[in-house]
Amino acid sequence: MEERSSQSEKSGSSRVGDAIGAITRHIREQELMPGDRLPSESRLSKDLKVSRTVVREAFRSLAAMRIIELNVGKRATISNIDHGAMSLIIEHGVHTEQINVQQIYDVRRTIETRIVTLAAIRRSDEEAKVILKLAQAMADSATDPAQLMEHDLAFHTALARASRNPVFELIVGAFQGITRQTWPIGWKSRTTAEARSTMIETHQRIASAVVAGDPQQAAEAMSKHFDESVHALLQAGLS
Amino acid sequence: MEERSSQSEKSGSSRVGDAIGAITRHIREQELMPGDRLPSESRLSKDLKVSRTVVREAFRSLAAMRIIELNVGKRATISNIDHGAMSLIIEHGVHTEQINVQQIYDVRRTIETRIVTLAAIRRSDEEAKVILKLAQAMADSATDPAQLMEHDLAFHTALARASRNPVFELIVGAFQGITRQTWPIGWKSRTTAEARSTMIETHQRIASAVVAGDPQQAAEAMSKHFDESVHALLQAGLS
DNA sequence: ATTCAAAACCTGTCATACAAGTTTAGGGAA
DNA sequence: TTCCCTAAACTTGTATGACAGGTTTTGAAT
Repeated sequence: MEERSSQSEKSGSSRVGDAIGAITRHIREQELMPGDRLPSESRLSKDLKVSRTVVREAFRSLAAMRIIELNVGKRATISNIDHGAMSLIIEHGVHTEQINVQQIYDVRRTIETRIVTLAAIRRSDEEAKVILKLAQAMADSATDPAQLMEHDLAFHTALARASRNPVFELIVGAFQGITRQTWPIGWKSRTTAEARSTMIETHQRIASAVVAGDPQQAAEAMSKHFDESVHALLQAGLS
Repeated sequence: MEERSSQSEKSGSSRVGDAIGAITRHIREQELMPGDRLPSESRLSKDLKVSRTVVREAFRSLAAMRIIELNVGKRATISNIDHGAMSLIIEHGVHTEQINVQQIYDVRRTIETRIVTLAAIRRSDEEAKVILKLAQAMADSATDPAQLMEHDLAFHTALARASRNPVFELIVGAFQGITRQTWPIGWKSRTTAEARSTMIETHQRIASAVVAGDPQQAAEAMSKHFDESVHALLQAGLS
């Protein structure tokens, strides 16, 4: 009954690390799907021959990565994929100066250019409607930065979803946290009314192209959007 | 001395969630950098007026995301960004059938085409040497799949590093876990000697282009690499 | 078969204890 | 003084027990 594999952290043996491995293995072997319940803490504690403390810390670790979900009174359940953890990881990277905002924008441009290309091809009519509505909502809240930002984020998320690739959606979501913190800087650096309305119009051009099912034009408009954004951030002296 | 913000999980109040928030805030306010030490568990336990259990679970959560690092006897320290958590998240998505392998390859193609473009422009001579050496190592281990795979992974990682954008490196790393599980499938589906040597030659073409500083050709070769890989996986009936 | 309340179960948090690893402080040697 | 080493002080990892709320299951009465 040895527990040799560690797979998790350093190399050494750690009860919690082993527990994480065992629980992960259990999920795979039982082919648990989102919503399915895991054994209780005491059950696992007995099976793995460790204290409940260890099982709880293992659960917390998995919950932090949004692999499982914890609720009081209920057993832990398998989660749907979620960008929450990735968002925090990216934010940490930026705050510790291991990543700068320009680098994030380069990745976003790369990803999102591909996203609109796919979205233009694959979007459903329903998705098209949502995308168009969000672009309009941006135009309507031109004087309310906080609201404008939320519509902007929702717009990019809607595009990612329309790409029909959950990994793109995950990555776009991962940048939301840090974007929320830097977006106002880019907005403030657009001092003229022209620059501001150009930004909104660009979003409308993207929306139109996706709705029209024109991948080329959608990609081009998205690229232009990022040119503007990067320019605005540089203007503001960001990184 | 209220602790109102929760920022972490659901919406409700959770001692652990609040602790995660408080610790994260502490890191930002004190502008802690990788390697810097956090207060001890008992210290935080006193400051936040919660039990050590709660602090420990909060620490575990942050450690799971590789935001901090835990070591016995030592205080927790701020981590360098690391793809470990993202790797597990992606693996979870695939195992629960929320993501399929083709979708991952589409994202990888998008990302890695951009990566080689940047690498061709920015690679240092040192990085060029490593990339070339890894491509050669792949050719040399053509008969040893396990080793070939490791060289392959190292090759893509080296390219990502040469792009000089840590976010690209992070994302490429995030796919390593699941790639390690699917790579053998792609390899086995290349049944002819031709298909196998073509795969290795393509990597050498990529390396040459990056070393030569030719972004166009590098991107083209990488694109071809993914055409082949996706073809091989489809052949194997993967998703 | 249905309903409902009690019993059984489950998670969140706290307190305490102790082994084992690390850091620090202080004293002694050079 | 400076350097080195050891003992004390501190820290983390794990276990155990307790109890307040939640949630699910059971079983009896309708």
